[in-house]
Amino acid sequence: MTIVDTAPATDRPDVELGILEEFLGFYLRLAYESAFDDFSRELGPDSLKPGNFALLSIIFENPGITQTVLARASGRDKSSVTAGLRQLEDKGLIERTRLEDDRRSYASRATPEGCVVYERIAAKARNHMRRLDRIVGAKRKALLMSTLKDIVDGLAEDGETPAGRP
Amino acid sequence: MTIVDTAPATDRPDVELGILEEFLGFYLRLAYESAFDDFSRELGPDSLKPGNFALLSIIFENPGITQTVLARASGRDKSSVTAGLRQLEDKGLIERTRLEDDRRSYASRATPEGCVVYERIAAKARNHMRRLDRIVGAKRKALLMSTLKDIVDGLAEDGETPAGRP
DNA sequence: TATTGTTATACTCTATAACTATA
DNA sequence: TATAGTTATAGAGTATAACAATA
Repeated sequence: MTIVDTAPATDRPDVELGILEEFLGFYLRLAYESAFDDFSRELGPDSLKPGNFALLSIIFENPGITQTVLARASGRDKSSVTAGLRQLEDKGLIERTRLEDDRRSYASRATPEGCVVYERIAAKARNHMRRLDRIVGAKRKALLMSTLKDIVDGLAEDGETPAGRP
Repeated sequence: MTIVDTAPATDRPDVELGILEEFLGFYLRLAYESAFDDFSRELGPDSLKPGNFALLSIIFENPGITQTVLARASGRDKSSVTAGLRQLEDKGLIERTRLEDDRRSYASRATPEGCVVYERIAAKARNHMRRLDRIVGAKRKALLMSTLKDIVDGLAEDGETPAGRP
């Protein structure tokens, strides 16, 4: 991303934003991109992409997780997860084993190297988070997180409702 | 987008998210996508894309705006703006005229039809916003907006700082 | 029949770099 | 030399649909 000749739309009183001014999605997009870029810079060019870091993080925390569950947890389609896992596997960070009791499924686990890499990246993630915390502050952050979660749940399509929920 | 077999990651106590749990960017992404999808659904398949709606909105509010300024205001590169404007022009919603005093620049304006279409879409945008307001509430929304703006400004790269600012 | 994961494919959104025409 | 806008191109990130293996 890394735009060079644009500016935060946030700070241009000379341009009238109209309805956009109170359009949450617009600022959600800008904030998401800012956070994404900042984290990408922190990770560096040869590291994991943020999306794959999310996968590795969930696998690390849930050894043996299957891909369908992983897709749900990460908010991605299973086909996208397949692609991400391949990349993690190619780097030797995870390994997959077939489940004996259901041979359609694969259990994903972080390899020893994957754990090391994960910890290293998690440290960078914490740098990124500290930067955000300094901007947002603890109180606002908690409120922000819960508000974002409410938006995700509140706007969910019917089809997006998980199987096990009313 | 419109994922069918995933669920809000927000509501899965059975999956441990680890560091992701407090990772703002992760929820920023989910919330952004939810809002984007909701607005896209509201607009319908043959209407404008959210990104082009943002352009039209800014043009509508700032008749005669040039593309470089538009790029800054919308947070996009000028090449992306060029593509978006072409689509709006092809639909007859905007028109561009060369500036007499600087013949490198073009002034963009909404056509009469563009104004009509804009108002129609703006009404849909308000439906979308009402839905969000119902979820978030007025108080939290104000706080959310200002927090998002602070994130955008606070994380801005040096290169992203607008020319006219310290 | 239904589900897990894979594949092939395509789409959206966006930026970079090189270019032109003006300044 | 510098700037406004265009073009060609590429890349990230993602989904859909059809499919094979398994349940």
